[in-house]
Amino acid sequence: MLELKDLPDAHILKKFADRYPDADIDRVIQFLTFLRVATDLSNGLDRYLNAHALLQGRWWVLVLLMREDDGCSSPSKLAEKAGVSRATMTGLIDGLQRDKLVSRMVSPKDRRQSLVKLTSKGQAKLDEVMPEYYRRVRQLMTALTDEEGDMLMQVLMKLNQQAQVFD
Amino acid sequence: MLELKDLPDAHILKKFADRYPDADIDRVIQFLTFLRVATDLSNGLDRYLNAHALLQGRWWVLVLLMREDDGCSSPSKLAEKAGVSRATMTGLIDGLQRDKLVSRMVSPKDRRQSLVKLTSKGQAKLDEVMPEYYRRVRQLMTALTDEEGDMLMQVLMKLNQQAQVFD
DNA sequence: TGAAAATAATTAGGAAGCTAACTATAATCT
DNA sequence: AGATTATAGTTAGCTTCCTAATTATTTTCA
Repeated sequence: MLELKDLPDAHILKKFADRYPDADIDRVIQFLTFLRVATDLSNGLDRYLNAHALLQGRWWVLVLLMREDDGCSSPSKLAEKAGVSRATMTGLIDGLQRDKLVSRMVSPKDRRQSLVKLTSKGQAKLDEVMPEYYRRVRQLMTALTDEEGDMLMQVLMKLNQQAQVFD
Repeated sequence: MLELKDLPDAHILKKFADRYPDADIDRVIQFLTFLRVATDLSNGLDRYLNAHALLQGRWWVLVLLMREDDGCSSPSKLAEKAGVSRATMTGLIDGLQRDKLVSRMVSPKDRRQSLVKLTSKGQAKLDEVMPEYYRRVRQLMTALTDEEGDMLMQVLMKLNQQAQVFD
């Protein structure tokens, strides 16, 4: 995703506004800043996870498995819940299996299906990563007042409803 | 980045809160929702750009070049401004050059340096993509009132100041 | 001046994402 | 029951991102 280290200055903005009269500068800056801040936070999370030999994709699979009462799910369901393609999920599970954080077996009920299970080593990895993750998220988000937090959620919901503008 | 199609329900939250007492549920949900909405918008932007044979990385290089008065820059500067590694920038420029949207030559002043130039075909690509991009960003962001837009920027700046929490 | 250090770009190798095509199995529908 | 259709997972091949190592050039400084 974009990082957008530098947003444009007035001279550049004029150049673009002259050529592209539909540009609404304030709103473009809001949009780009939103993406930039989110990307920076996402990269920060990845840096933290990477210090524990994880990245967001792999970590999230472990979290999704821990949510299940029996620690089991199928690649399709995991892909759906994580919002990635099934092909991508195959790769994530391959890596996690290599590191022995999950195990894979054929479902006895439907032999097309796999069952992916969180191993004790996988649970241990979460126990290593999650407490500090939660502390850091708390530290991050307490920069906002309660009112700001509420307003942020409201704004996020509004933007989410517009998610199809690019289709 | 995460897509997080489904946020956890009360039963799951309790399981996590019991095991990880540092979890602050409301703030975690704010954080994850923020990342999710940003990812959805980013993917939307990519879908739009992809219909024009671009993606964010390649598109942003073209925008950065158009910002320059002579349409020229070097891979290092582009990497710095786009927030990607120089190795990544090499790959992006390779692809753009293959599609004849930019040209590359050795700098006469410093023979270590390349000069990357926006071609007329590259400018034409921007003229094809940018007007509709601006219209869609306007449509997206006008879902927010002016007050909400201001507040969003304020919140984004606060979060940005916390960007090092994960280090 | 000539060796050492710094800088610019690339290459190599890897992770994580995608779509499209393929295989195996299950379900459906004459 | 048997042919068709649908589903689950994987593979192949691509893009975009990374770090580390390499090459070429320039700068520094002893």
